[in-house]
Amino acid sequence: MKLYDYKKFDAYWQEKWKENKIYETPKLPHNKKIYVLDMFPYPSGEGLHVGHPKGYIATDIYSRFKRMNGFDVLHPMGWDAFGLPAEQFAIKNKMHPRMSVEQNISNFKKQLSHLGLDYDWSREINTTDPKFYKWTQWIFTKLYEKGLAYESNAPINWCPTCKTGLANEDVNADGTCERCDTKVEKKPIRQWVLKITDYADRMLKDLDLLQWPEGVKLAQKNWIGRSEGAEFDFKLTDVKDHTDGQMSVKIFTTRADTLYGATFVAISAETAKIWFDAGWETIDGVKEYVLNTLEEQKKENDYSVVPEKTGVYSGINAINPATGEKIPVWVANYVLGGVGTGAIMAVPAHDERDLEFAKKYNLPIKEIDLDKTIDEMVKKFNGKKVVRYKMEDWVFARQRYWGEPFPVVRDKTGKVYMVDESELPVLLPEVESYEPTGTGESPLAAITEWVNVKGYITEKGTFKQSSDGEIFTRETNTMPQWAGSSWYYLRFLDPDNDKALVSPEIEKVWQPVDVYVGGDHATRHLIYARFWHKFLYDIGAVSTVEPFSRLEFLGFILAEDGRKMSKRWGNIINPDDVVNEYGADTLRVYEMFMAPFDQTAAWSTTSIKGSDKFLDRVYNLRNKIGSTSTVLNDVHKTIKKVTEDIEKFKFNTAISAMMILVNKMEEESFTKEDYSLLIMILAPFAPHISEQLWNELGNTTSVHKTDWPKYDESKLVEENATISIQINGKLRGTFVVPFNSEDIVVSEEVKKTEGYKKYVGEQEPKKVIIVKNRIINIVI
RNA sequence: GCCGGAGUGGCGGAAUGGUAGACGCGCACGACUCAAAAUCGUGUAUCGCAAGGUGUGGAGGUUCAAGUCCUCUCUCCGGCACCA
Repeated sequence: MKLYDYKKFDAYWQEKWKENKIYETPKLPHNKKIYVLDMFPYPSGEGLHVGHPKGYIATDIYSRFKRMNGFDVLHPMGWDAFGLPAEQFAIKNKMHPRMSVEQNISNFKKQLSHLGLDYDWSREINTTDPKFYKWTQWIFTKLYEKGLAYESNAPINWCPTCKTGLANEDVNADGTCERCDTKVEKKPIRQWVLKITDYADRMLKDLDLLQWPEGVKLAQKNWIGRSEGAEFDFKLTDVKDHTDGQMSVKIFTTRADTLYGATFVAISAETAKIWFDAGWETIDGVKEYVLNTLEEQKKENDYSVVPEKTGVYSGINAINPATGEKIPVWVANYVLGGVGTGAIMAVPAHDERDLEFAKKYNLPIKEIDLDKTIDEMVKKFNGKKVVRYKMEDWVFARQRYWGEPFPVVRDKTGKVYMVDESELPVLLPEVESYEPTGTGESPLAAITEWVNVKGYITEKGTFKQSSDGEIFTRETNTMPQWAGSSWYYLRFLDPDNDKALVSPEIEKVWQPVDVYVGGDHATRHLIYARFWHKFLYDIGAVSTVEPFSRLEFLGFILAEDGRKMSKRWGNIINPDDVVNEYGADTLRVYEMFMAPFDQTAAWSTTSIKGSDKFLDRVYNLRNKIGSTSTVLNDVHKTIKKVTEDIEKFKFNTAISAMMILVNKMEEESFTKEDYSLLIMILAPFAPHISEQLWNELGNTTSVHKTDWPKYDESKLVEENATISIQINGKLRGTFVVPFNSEDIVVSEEVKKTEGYKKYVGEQEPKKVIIVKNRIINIVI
């Protein structure tokens, strides 16, 4: 039986808090500010499972804690609602994605509302709201103005199932689509691409400024993949082509010091293809090999399997600039078109891959002394030092309906213009069918009355509509889902502003996000958002160089069977059911107690009973309030522990500390003062039961509006200390001395103990080590 | 292959170099009950009757003292991957 009537009081207090608007944040803070943010969710049709709110509970606890510590806390929530799933749902159910998104959001909100979360809903945002995506489009126009958005026809990742292009970040390591696991192909399509590589260096450097988990920083570092190296020109000879045979090939290497050992040059099939297109004629078999390899590479996009190395001699030779030797040029499948210059100098003696290839095709292997520096070699042989990044530019277009339209039109000649700022947003039009065409064109292309638009070009070079203007055509691709989430955190600061994405006065005081909490987005969202933020900084729209100061990762909650919760396995636990059975506070406490916050853990329908019991025992203690206290030390110790643990997101040990205190209070005696302190530190974790108890104690204001209790150092001093006796490092008993006893007292007292008499006796110890209040180690 | 993270009771896990297993679950026994649930109490790493010994994936090392630091090694998880 539950002592605390959660069915009655949870809802009652939630209503009260709402009425009193205790969580609304002023536009400009009056006190010290803190911005606590969750990675906003995609409102899927499946609704919440118990794993979803874990992060929200943590930020709720943290922001309640900070509020009690006198901060003005900004803790908002919104929806990342563009994207494929909503569109796929719409196709299947013949329903406008906007409708399903609306439904899903209201369902999510209802589920969240039962948990007593302290979101300031007056700031709710939604990426699919034209008032929001107006500014997503605006940012794009600015990127274009600064030369950071360009069009490309280069082959990109294409998912045949989703029928859209994908960014590299959307492709799994095994070459499958992140969404649907279909093999991704390479397909040349006209695409908008953002020049994220321009920011690679700054994104790398500024990682040092961030209080993020080291693992995430490293993942970003690897993703950016900076490598310093050098380029050299190798003169080509024996070239049969339309030129005069004076061609050269540019190679990239990080090991310029091994130049003397280069025994052949290997070029990628893509490079060879470019040479063919330029009129290169070659010996038999090469062209076939190149075309086959290109075909292979298009199909075999599985990066986890290293294909067997193959190659063919091109008929061309090159001159090693260091040795002057004539060395053969091979076309090889292990040299990749998109990497470096698409051509390498092969040094079999110092590179495993080159060695493997050299052995297979009987190419010379030349051992050399490595006594030259890279700088020397570059200087001596006319090389050029270059910095390369593994990260590629961001393919920023999707051939789908449910996304932000580009604010872009073209004139008859195909010249591109941005839609004038005054005419943003470019609204997403209604269509009859959301089905992707699969041709590389978006479904928007079919709506001619939208695509064709009359207007003129302003003096600024932007496009404005006018019924008597010329005909322009709109861009029909849409932006990827990552667009809105790359800047949404700024919009919470000033959600209704229609003059700017955020007003500078407001931005200046609230930015950056102080604590950002969410799941694993090490190389996607967190890369894109940092890129856009730095760009916004450069154009003066924001005042900080980084968006998120501190990042806390959350570990996922697995189903009881250890698998991911999913409809497919039928193992989903719905928070509504848990709230129904135990109340919101039990769910909250259990999710925080079950494991360290950043660790993945499986749900347990039996373990949750422990958290439930704990809250009941807290509630029951109200009948045991007395007039004397034997737990004062413990109360202060607990305040200290809980205070420090919340700050560090160590919620599991904070709860455990409160459990220890409750155990003690049950056994000993305590006052109303002690009990009040317990309720105050429990309040962020279990806001409903705490509020109810606070009320029952005769308080008329909310416990969530009280000041966080300060612990008193002087009260942490214990009366006695239990010292363990170690003889040669082995535990041989314990004894009690007054707290903070001098070493001399401890070393005298120890002689009276049984352990000492038995193991040391009359011997003179060789050495005695005393750790105050803890241990005495006697070496004999 | 490279880079991270982690290996502690039946389970989730706790431990500023200082009594390993806190706290919780589970389990066992007991109380209450006609009975069950709930609740409360006691116990619960392991070997041993005991004294005592052994124990934090494994092997070494540093130290008065190691789950914690160092070296090597095994296993699992995550990220990246023919990146020149």
